[in-house]
Amino acid sequence: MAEKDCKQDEKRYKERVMAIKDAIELLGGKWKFCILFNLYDSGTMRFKDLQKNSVGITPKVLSNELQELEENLMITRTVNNTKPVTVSYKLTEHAKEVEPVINALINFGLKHRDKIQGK
Amino acid sequence: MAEKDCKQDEKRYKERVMAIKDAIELLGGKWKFCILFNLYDSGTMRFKDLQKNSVGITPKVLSNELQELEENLMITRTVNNTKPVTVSYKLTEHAKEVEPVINALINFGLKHRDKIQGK
DNA sequence: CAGTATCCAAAGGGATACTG
DNA sequence: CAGTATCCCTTTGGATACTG
Repeated sequence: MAEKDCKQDEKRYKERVMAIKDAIELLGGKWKFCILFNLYDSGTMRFKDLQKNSVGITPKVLSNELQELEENLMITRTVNNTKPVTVSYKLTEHAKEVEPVINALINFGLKHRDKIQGK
Repeated sequence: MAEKDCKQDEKRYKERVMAIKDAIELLGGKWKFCILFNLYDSGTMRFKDLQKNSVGITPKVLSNELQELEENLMITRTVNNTKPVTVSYKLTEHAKEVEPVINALINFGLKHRDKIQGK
């Protein structure tokens, strides 16, 4: 019985390690959290605005990231019937699950900066 | 006045984008969250155990990650007076601030897996 | 505006073998 | 046990220029 408990614990443990790995595979890299934060904060954004707000990203890289996010069903891409053409990006419902991660990340980042500067 | 508000908003906004970037610079890559989760969960761990629990990491890579985490004051490394020598790693107080991030990440990872499998 | 094309450097990360 | 040493490949991401 104790052994069974142990194995169940181990199973739960591995599940969580795998969950982390899954999440990182989806959200990893230098820019994805930043992009998702922008969308989370503003609702809908266009390519240019995302580029401006992400501070430093080039169009090629932004384009890549957006495609990956779209493939993973984290954002939707809508072409607007304007002239010239504009494109809107927004989060899917599913992507809203990352909000807690982003908030936690911001929190950590702010505290960490204080820590470093406080020295 | 409205303009001032706007600029303050923008300042707060950029601060948060920077916080995300800082956090990612520290915690980015394929393995760091996984390692920190292990330590967060177990308190103290040795090199070998970290390697085993991180499923797939090679000693070279683990060694790198641990050094980076130590430099950034996220973990401490202690050489134990045993024979043969063992080494213990544990989180610093400061690193405990990442707990919410890790939990949020796990949560997202689990939900995402459900979503994908549910199709 | 919203990208794509091309080129390229650097970093990340893995395999394998070895050491104190 | 706790790493280091080598080698090497792939991915990431940046610069720059161009297009519908």
